[in-house]
Amino acid sequence: MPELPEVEVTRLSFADTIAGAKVLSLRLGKALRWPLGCVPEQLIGRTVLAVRRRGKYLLIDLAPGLLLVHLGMSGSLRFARHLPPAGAHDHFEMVTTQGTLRLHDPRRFGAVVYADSEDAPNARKLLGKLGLEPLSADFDARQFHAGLQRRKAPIKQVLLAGDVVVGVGNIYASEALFMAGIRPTVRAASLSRPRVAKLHAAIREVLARAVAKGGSTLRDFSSTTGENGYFQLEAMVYGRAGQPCRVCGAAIKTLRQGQRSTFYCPACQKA
DNA sequence: AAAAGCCCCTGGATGC
DNA sequence: TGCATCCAGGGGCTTT
Repeated sequence: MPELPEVEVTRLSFADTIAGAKVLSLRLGKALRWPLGCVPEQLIGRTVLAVRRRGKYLLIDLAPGLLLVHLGMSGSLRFARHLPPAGAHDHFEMVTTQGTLRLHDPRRFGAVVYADSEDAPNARKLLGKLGLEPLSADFDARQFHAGLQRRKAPIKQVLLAGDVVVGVGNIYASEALFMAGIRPTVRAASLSRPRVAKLHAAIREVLARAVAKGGSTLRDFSSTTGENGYFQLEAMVYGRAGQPCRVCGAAIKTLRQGQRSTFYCPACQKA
């Protein structure tokens, strides 16, 4: 489910209300993608300093240490003073003096990992190869172009890989390529500088717009306060196979790239 | 080094 | 109603 916008909406929905809280207890359910990496009791009494984001990871700063949280495909967080009783798919819970943080994740592709610092080996392993942060000031078009120049794979798959630019998942890759007028199958390295500049702007625009709309709620995503997203209502191509392009009326097409569905307009994205 | 496949797991939609 | 099949927002790991 969650791409950068959903993770950022999640972050914004509890970063301020959890800051300053003290950890009272932790509870683990069924195994997530990776083990927590420490004895849960070890975290009791620590203070939550802040919640940051890197790509699709949430970084919950503790004093000391941090939790890396990934929502995988089906994860979502809740944070509230009082939550309903935990269900079968609630696999992580952290009770604090300011509320309870709970991870709901039916498919369990998500993870909560403790690291002593961002430089600890287990944190570096997850964060070390991540690409440029698209909504930050240092997402530079020249650097983006240089990164793409090294890649012969189709641009859609290079965007998804996350080592050139982070946070762009299956929905927003299709949407950004549509906005930039680029066919998802073109080799990344073959894109001219002006086209890369257009894609650079499109990625920023589509992600920022999606954050403003609360993300995309396709199935069950919501923020930690339970708010749904509405970006899916204005998707130009994602999930619209066979429907008319909102710009030119041509039928939206779909194809498989690396076991994932891609959507594009054959007329607006000619090459 | 980079690309392509394979998995991890559950549940909802679709088709027979 | 039951059962099989396919698909889903991700990404680390292994193999070419």
